[in-house]
Amino acid sequence: MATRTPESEPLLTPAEVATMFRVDPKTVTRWAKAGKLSAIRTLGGHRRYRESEVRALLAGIPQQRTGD
Amino acid sequence: MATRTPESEPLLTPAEVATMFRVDPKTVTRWAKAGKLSAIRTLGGHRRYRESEVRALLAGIPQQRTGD
DNA sequence: TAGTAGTGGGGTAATTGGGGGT
DNA sequence: CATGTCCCAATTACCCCACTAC
Repeated sequence: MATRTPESEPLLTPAEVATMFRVDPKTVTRWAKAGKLSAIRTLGGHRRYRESEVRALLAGIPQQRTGD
Repeated sequence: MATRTPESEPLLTPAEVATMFRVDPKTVTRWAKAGKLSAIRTLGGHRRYRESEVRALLAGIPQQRTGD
């Protein structure tokens, strides 16, 4: 709790996703560029990722490559 | 900084597991291929291994042999 | 408003995957 | 059958600096 708690659509930061996949945050950014991850861009240009999609990817469930 | 803790299992890189077992990373890969180790694939195709499972194997705890 | 941490972008070295041979 | 080493191609990790997020 602290910081923010989006009730509608839980989004993860690049560092969050990177920790879950045991990779570098830059690698997660690369996945978004490659269209392997659906990325939501902030007004400043930073990316946010859907927790549901990340979890599905971790579970090995292939999804639609909506792209960046 | 968000004190966020996504419920994800700690993962190890092939090099990590190889060092723990004193074997070549290629050998760890073969273990994963043989189904002796649960491997989680990154979006790039690289494998990540569950730390809990690796530690269990190192402790000499036999895995569930499905069949046989 | 200021300050700290995180992120984006580009570029380069190290690791990993796959097949084949010992 | 299991492990270590060779090849090459792809992916990932760490370096810089400038900007965003909180």
